[in-house]
Amino acid sequence: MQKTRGRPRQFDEQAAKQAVLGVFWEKGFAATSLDDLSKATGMVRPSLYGAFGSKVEMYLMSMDVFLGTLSEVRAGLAASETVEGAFENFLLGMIEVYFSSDTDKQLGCFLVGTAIAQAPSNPEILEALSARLERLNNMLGMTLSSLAPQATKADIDFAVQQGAAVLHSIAVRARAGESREKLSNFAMQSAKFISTLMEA
Amino acid sequence: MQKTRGRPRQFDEQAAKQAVLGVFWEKGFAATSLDDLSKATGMVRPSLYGAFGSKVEMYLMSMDVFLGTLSEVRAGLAASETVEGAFENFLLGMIEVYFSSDTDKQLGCFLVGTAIAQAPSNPEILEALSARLERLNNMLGMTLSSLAPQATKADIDFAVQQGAAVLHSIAVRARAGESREKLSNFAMQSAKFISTLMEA
DNA sequence: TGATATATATACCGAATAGCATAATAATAA
DNA sequence: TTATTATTATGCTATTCGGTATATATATCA
Repeated sequence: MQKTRGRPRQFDEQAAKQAVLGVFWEKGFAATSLDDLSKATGMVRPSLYGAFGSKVEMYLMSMDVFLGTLSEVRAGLAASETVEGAFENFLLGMIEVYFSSDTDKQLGCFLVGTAIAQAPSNPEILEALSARLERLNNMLGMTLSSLAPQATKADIDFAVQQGAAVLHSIAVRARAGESREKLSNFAMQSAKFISTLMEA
Repeated sequence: MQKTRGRPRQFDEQAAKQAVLGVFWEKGFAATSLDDLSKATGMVRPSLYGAFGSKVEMYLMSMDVFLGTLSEVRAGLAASETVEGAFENFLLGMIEVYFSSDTDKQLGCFLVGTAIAQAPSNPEILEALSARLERLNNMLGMTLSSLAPQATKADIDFAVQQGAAVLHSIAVRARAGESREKLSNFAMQSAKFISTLMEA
C-alpha cells in the first residue's frame, strides 16, 4: 500500500462499480447515459472515463461485478449435500439476487435481462455474455459432478442444461414481474423433478 | 373496400410493420432510432408517426406482429398427437422462428430478447410483455390439456412451466450465439423428459 | 371545377447524446 | 520550494434524439 502520487480520488472504487452496475441493471445498456452513471456514482463524466473507460468498457466491467455478487450462491452450492439440495440452493440463491434491488423493482438477471438485448449489435458484448453464461453453467456442473460421481458426462450435461433452463426462465419471469412466491415454488418443484435425472 | 379519400399511401402496411419489427428485434427498443425505422420502412418520419404512432406505440405493435408470425407454431401444436410430440413441435417450431432472421444473425425471441431489457423502465411494456408471455404459455397449456385429459390442473401447470422454461432458455441461448444444432438436441431431449410428467 | 381529406416532403425544434480539451486542484517526490 | 502526477471541475462540440409545423402533392366527393 504505497502512497499514490496525485490528487486523491474522491470516490470509493467498489461503491462506484456497484452504482454503475445498478444503473445498467435497471435501464439496460442502450438506455443508460453517461449522465445517468455520473449521477449514480457522484463522479463527473471525465472522472468516470478516466477510472473505468468508455461506456462499453463500463458495461463489460459490470458483468464481472455482477458475477462477483454471486459468492453466496457459490457457497450455497458448495455446501449442498444432495443433488436436489444443490438445485434448490442454486435456484433459490439466484432468486435472492434477482429480487435484491434497492428499489422496489425486481430486475432479474443482469446478463439475461440486459446483455441479451445488446448481443446482436455488439460482438464484444455477445462474446462476453456467452462466456459468462457458460461460467454460470459450470458452477452448477461442478457441484453436480461431485455429488453424483456415478453419473455419465451426458447425464450431467443434460441436467445442467435443465437447471440452467429453469434459471433462465426465472430470470426472465422475475424481470417480467412474476411474484417471488410463484418463482420460488417453481424452483423447488423443479429441483425435485430435475434431480430424478441423477438417480443411480 | 371503399375507396379512400386523400393521397394514397406509398407503403405497404404489412411490409412496413414487418420492417419495424425487424429493426426492434435486432437492436432492441432503446437502441432503435426513428431514423432506423425510417430507413427500414422507406417511410419518412412524419409518415411513420401518422401511420403507427410514437416509438413506444410502434414497439408495442411489434409485439403483436411477432406473435402473429407464430401461426405455424400454433398449427404444429394443434396437429400434435402425443404430449412428447406437442413439446417437440412447440420447441422446434419456436427455434425455427428464433433463427429465421434475414441477416445471418440469430435473434432469439423478440419478447425475451428485447422487451425484458425495457420492462423495468416502462410499465406499459412490462404489462404488455407479461400478458404476451402468458399467451405463449396458454398456447402450450391448451394443447397439453386436450392431449392429457386425465392429468390434474397442477400437473398441467407444472409441465407448462417446464416447457416454458426450456423455451425461455433456448430464446436466451439462441440470442447469445448458441448453435442451432445444440439447441434442437436440447429441445428434443427436453420434450422427452418433460413429457414423463404427463404419464398416466 | 372546387372543396375536402389524407399522405408525403422539407425543414426545423429544443433536448440529450458520448466524448474530450483545458484548466484548476491536491497530493507526493525531489 | 518546485516539479511531477493523478484527479476533478468546467465547458464545449458535433451529432443524434424523438417529435412536429408547414407546405405540397394526390386522391375522392359534391
